[in-house]
Order: sequence, then structure tokens, then C-alpha cells
Amino acid sequence: MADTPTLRERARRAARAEIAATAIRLFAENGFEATTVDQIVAAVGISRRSFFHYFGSKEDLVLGDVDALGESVRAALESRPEEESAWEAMRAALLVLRQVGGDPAEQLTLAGLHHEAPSLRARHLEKHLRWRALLAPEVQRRLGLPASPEPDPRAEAFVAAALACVDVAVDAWYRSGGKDDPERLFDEAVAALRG
Amino acid sequence: MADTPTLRERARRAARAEIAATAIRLFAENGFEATTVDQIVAAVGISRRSFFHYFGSKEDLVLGDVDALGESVRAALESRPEEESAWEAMRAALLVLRQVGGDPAEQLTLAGLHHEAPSLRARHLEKHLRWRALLAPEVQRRLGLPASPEPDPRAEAFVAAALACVDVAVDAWYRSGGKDDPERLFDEAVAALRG
DNA sequence: GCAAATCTTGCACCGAGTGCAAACATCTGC
DNA sequence: GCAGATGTTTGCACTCGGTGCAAGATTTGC
Repeated sequence: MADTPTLRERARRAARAEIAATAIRLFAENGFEATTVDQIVAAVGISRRSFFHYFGSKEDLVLGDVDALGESVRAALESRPEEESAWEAMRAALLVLRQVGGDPAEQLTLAGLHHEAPSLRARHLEKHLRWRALLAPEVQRRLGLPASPEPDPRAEAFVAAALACVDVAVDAWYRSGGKDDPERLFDEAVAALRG
Repeated sequence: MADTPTLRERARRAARAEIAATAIRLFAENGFEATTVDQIVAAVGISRRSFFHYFGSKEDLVLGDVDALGESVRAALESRPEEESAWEAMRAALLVLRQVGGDPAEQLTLAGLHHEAPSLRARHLEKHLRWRALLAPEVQRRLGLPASPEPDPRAEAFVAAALACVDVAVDAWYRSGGKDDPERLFDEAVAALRG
């Protein structure tokens, strides 16, 4: 299942992690927009060009591995029991998002960065678009809609709405300073739009 | 109500419209990303610097006046009869989006550009974030939620879901080559996520 | 130890966007 | 008609994120 990563691969992961950690510290201190890539590479001690070998964009430092995480959610969704409704299964699958990411304090920092920087919000929303495409087929199946080559807009709307609920829940959680319960906020959001 | 715009203001609007029209033609011919601002200003016959006096970004050429349109939707929502449910009122309010924008052919072109260019999609989603904040208070009231200084996440989720339904409907409409009925697609999307 | 694959780096370049200041046009009161 | 305030256009220099390329250092497999 999990084949051993080569030494190079491990080094690469470690380097990525260290760069991201340093960058996030700088972002927290000086703000996302105000921190330039040049400052980051200077702090880490690598060349500007190498940085862009590790991360495709400045925003990627904060966003994490979009595809891997999306794939985790998809796998979790797929492995939910068949009897569950689409909403139940989606709720359970989205819980894997809570396992990843460090301690609550860092999560709060990341949420604050999203709040502050428009370009970060924009990329975050693009990330959701990819997840939408990734999760839509399974939702489509669970909604009892016929399989189709093009994604069914109903399934896409479903996924988009669920992800929007996650977003508003996380945002409200951030605004509460980490005091509110994200799961409760999510459930309330879902309930509100289901009428 | 509508105070007469000054001559300067009229000239400004005309210039904006002409620049946007030229740009969209170029985008349709060569693609959004492949068309540079320099090409646009050369085609229009103004300086690069003046362009950025009219439009804050290249994406703004396609996105239109976000705030004005959002305000139209908000006003429409506010003027819906009190007896309507939140979903009914929102659906009716969103119909103002169909009045604006030129003929279907141009709408189709714009939808295609959104489909093609990631940066355009990103800005489009940011636009929705602003609309979300703008429309949330009225939805909050209509959902029977208590007024609050911070926006209620339930109202935000509601608006976000509604806008997501618009997006998937427009996208499916685009993929059908303009054949499908956007209103039907929207209604089906809403029905799917309400279970 | 050798050869191939991989990593890092520098360099030159592109495209979007901004701050500034000078030139130009336009509208006002007198 | 003139002077001055106000707005517009433009060029210039600059910042910042991001990319293509090629050469040199390093690691890996054998």
C-alpha cells in the first residue's frame, strides 16, 4: 500500500516542510502580502529559483497539498456505508480535514492569513473547484443520479454547497478566536440551507 | 433618483465600454491568458498607464461592475414580498442577473472565458464573496435569525450555496452550447442539495 | 569509479500592477 | 478672454511573482 519513499523523496518532503514553516512564521509576523518570496528564500537559505522548484506559487505555502488532501476526502467519501444519505456521507468524509494540519493555534494562524489576503482566498476557492470535480462523481452516484460523462450540475452544486458550509464554519470559528465548535457550526449551516 | 451624469462621466463610461468590448474580442480570438494588456492598449489606442486608470486589473474587463450588480441583486432581494421563503426570494432576486449582459452569444463567450482561464475563475469567486457579505444580512433576516454585528454563518452558507447553484447552472448551460434552460438547471441544483 | 538521473543555482526575461510628476484638456468664476 | 482649479493622459521607473534555459554540483545505481 504505502511504498517506502526514497531518501531523495524524504529529503524533499523535509525541505518543503521547513520552507513552509519558515514562510508561515514570516507571514504571521509581517502579513502575507507584505512578505516577499525573496525574504522567504533569504530566511531559509536557498535560491529564489529553487523555491519555485518546491512550490509553484507563494500561495501554495499556505494551501498545502491540494490534490493529496482532496484525494483523502474522496477516498473517505467512497468508503462510507451505502445506506448513508449523501449529506451524512459527505459530513463524515469532510471530517478527515480535521485530522490533517497541526495544532489548533497553527490552524488559527492559517485561518487568519486566509482572512487577510485576497489572493490567498482566491486560490483557496480554486482549490475547492478541484475538489468539486473530484468529489462530484461519487456524490452523483449517491444522489441516485445517472452516471454521465460530463459532471451533473446537481452533484456539483451539492459538493459546492458542502464546501461552502465548511468555509463559513471555519471562518466563524476563526472569528470566535477558536472558541466555537466547527462541527456544530457546519451542521447549523447545512440545516439553514436545507430549509 | 437618477442624477444626470456629467459629460466627463459619460465619456468615461463610453471609454470603459469600448475598451472592454475590444478586449473581449481579443480574448475570444486568442484566449484570455495569451492576450496581454499591451496588446489590448495597442488595439484601443491608449497608453498602458491609462488602461489601469480605467480597470484595476485585466480580469475586471470580463467581470463587469461587481459592486453595482451585487447592489442590484441586494435591492431586488429586499423588495421581495415578506411572505416568500428565503429560497423563493433569492431565486427571484437572482433573476436580475439575466437582465444584464448582452445577447446570449456574448454571454456564451464570457462563460467560455471563465471556463478557460483560472485567474478569471478565481476573481469570479472573489466577486461572489463580496456578494455573499452584501446579501447575507437580508437572508439572515428572512431566515428568522437574530440580527448580529458579525454575519451569521448560516446566512452566509445560504448565500454561498445559492451562488454556487448559479455557477453550476451557468457552467452546464455553457457546456450545452446555450441549449439548456439556465433556470431549470438552477432549480434542479437547488433541489438536489435540499435533499 | 563511472554514467545517468536529479538538484541547485544564476541569469535573463515576461507580464501585471503602482507611484509619481509633468503635460494636456476642460470647466469654472470673474 | 483670462486665470485657476480640477481632471485626464502619458511616460518612466520600479516592484513582485513566475518561467525557460543551461551549466555545475550532487546523488544514485551498477
